[in-house]
Amino acid sequence: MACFIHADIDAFYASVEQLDHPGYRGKPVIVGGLPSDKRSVVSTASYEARSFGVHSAMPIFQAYKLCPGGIFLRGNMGRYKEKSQEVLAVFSDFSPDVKAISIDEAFIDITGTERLFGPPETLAKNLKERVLRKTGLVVSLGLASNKYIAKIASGMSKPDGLYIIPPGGEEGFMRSLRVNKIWGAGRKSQELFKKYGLKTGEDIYALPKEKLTLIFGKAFGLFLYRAVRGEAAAAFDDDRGSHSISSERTFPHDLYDEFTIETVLFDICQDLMFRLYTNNLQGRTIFIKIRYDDFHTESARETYPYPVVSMNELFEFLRLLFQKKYKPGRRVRLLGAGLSNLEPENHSRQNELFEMINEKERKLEKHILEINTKYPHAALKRGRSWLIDK
DNA sequence: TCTGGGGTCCTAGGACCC
DNA sequence: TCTGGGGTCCTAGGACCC
Repeated sequence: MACFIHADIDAFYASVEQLDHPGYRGKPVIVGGLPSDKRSVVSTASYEARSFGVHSAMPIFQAYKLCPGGIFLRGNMGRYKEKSQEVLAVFSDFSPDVKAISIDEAFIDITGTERLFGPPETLAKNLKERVLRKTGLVVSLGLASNKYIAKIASGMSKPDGLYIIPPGGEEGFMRSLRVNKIWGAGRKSQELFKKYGLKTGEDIYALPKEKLTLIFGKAFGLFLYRAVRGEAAAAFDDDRGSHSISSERTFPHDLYDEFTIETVLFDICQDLMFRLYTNNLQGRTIFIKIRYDDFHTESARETYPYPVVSMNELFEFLRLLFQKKYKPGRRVRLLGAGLSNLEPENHSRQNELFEMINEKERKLEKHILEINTKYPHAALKRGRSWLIDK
């Protein structure tokens, strides 16, 4: 019988800060931005902060109103990644099959580890204990025969939770579940649950497949139909590589000057190209995203027969796309761009001469991007002319 | 003073081909 | 003369996740 653990670090970013700064312990810590950062939102709130009503995705100004005495921090991703690795390393002591699904969550396949580590419950308790001892962090665990249910289970008794669905109990668990606990059903779906008077898994169970797909759409309707029957959702099962990369900026104040906006676009381009290079990827589809001051958001994309080959090209293509989409004079609060249709580098079918010229350009760019990334204040970053004028 | 950033997947409609 | 059906690729927008 398969057995999976879903592990979730409690209030991850805030917990790391409290670990690193003893003075923060026992106090409301809010990671995401300073009170003066007008357009930031909360990434993580410590449980002390949550008792004031502060939660993830809440605008910082609102969190500040609820909890003016809180410790507000912008956060330190590098440090969080480091701690994440430490925790994953402990997971690996218990199973060779550990899959991180985000910086603070992982699935651990403990199928067939009974002889080594004892029954699942014993393993789980030992794992929690060892994570705490070795990293100082608290994890909540869910155990079940499939990943989807383990994922829901880990959220059932947070913080410091351990929730086990015994084999055979999957359907019963899902049918008794309140709909707000269904993973994959967000705000819009919750509205639909309410509209149709669906309060628990049992209510969904009672509906025929056709009715569900009518209400929720084909894919999600079918997903729900299977989920409440305790069947494993395919959502976590495939090993999906990277399909797209993107970068976006929300400005402290709306922008409407095209040159200024395009300078930001250039900066985003450097970001994207650097990440493409360091991961040895190429992309055939480029896209931009514009959010106006009224929050109305538009996007545009374009697919080319060959991958974008250089920073120069990427910027020119993105700029054209931007000019095609942008309504001059309108105030822009966010600009984003990215690439999809990604593939490993050098899979393009260009002729050799072109490839050679290209290689030179790419090498130069790689160096420049490296310098700009290592030393963000270096002179190279100041002007965007070094590429445009070439 | 509203509403981050980095992703994935789904839908609906259009173009195009056989 | 009043128009099929399937497959694939593409675009724009939206839901959802952490």
